[in-house]
Amino acid sequence: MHTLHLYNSFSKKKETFQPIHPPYVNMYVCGPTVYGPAHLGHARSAITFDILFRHLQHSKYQVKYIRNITDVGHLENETEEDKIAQAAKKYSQEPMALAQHFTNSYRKDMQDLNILPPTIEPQASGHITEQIAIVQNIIKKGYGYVKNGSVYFDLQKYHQNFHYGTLSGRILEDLWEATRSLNHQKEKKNAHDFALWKKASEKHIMRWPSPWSEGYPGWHLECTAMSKKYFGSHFDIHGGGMDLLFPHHECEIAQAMCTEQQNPAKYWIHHNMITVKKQKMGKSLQNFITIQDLLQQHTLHPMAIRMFILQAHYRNPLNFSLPALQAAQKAYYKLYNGYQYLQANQVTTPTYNSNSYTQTLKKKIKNIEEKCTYAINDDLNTPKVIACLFDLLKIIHDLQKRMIDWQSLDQDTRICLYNTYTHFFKKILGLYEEEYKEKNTQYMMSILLPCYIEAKKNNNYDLIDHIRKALQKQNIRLKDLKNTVDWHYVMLNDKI
RNA sequence: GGUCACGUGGCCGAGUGGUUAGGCAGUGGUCUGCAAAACCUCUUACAGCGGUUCAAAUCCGCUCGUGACCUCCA
Repeated sequence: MHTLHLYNSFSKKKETFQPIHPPYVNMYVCGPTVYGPAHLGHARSAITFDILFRHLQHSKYQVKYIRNITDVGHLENETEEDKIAQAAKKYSQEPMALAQHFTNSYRKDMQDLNILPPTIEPQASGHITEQIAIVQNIIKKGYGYVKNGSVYFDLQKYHQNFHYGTLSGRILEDLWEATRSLNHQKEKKNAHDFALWKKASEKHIMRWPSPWSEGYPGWHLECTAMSKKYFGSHFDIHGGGMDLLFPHHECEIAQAMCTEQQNPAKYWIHHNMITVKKQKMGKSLQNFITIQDLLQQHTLHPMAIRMFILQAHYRNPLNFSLPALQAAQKAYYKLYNGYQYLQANQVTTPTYNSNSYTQTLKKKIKNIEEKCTYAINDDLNTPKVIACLFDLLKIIHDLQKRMIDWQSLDQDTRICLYNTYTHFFKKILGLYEEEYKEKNTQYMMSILLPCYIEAKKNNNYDLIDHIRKALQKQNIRLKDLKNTVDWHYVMLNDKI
């Protein structure tokens, strides 16, 4: 697979990725509803599409990536109350202040996880006009009806002319049969009709004027409005969690089909859920763990979270446990130390040594590089990429131990090793620490290491132990090798 | 109840007709002032029962088990 293949939830097949208008790629991903702190599930979504974003960019595509912020219109089903408004009451804050607060914290969390910011991050509340225009269009086409100032989507009528349920594999007739008789919803013609516009009750704060009432837009509308505004009626990728597949994305398709006569996205990409004790992590079960909890209470390195998520394929469920995250953290430090070693040992002078051993090694490295490319192109198989990185790490360890002489390698081999490792570890998987920390540490070590080596020469064990202990406090451990001394990072809570 | 997934070694998790996934943990060794790291070594699994095949963990069927969606969730 030298080109990207992605599993398309719409066709339920792995497909060759071909942009509509190469080299441009437009990708729209459903972002969070900002009424609480981001948890591990949000991290999975953001990381999954971050990998896709990075890989597309490195595949020479010009990518526009939109990830929206839902700050209005997402209703609690039972109470029919806006999620933001309800949370605002709980925290005694104004809804928009609350939305802003959690938008900020979401961005900070994503930054901690080294997730690239999307090209555009639009907010639903900033696109009310566009949403109203779409409702008008849907009514004009005959698929929306007004009832007491609210507007609903007429699914039955839609289903007669288009087919509803292709994405989710639902059969509308079955849905009707399965529908419960509870009906606090007396305005709808059919239980599965969904709201396009809701009239605000007297006490409802979040409200905008519209041709039908003072009110607020339905949840499914924002993505349709914002994707159309920035991408037009047909774009390359639409992503989100599997839990959004139905009804959210199904409804988006319905809205687009009846107004634009086409499926909005060419590729529908859905990632699976994080589970806790095999059950979905989510707000309703109250079994979620926030990103800040993991970083602060459990003193995890942010990259441990990234590693944990990337060690599983995005379309499979991933079970959360602290030991699993800690294992991922150890694995991350190992890979990071390999990266750090390559950074410190970049070769600037060309050498032309070439023997049969180097040739074999070069072949081996090239082979791993190909495997990495194949894996990432094969529907973003990040676990396999990580496995390959560990294969490269083995080679790096050999170099480090001078079992393979670094100088005996020709430049091409070294560059290949460096480039492959750096490309996948840092650029594609996005696993790395902040540059400034890296540089500071390297500077400090360049001063300290000679002192340490000198002390070793003189068998000055007191000084040796002193340096070791001092560095341990900075999470750095020294490695005495046969002919030299090296250093590496250790876990924050590791014992000496 | 309907629709759809999935069941891999102590744990986490790839793979998918014949060839070592990988990580964590553990075993024994090499190295070492002591360590650590690294290296080598060992523990070699695919829910159960049938079937197809020269060959199945991988395809098909059944059984059991788990989960997701069907209502808000990334």
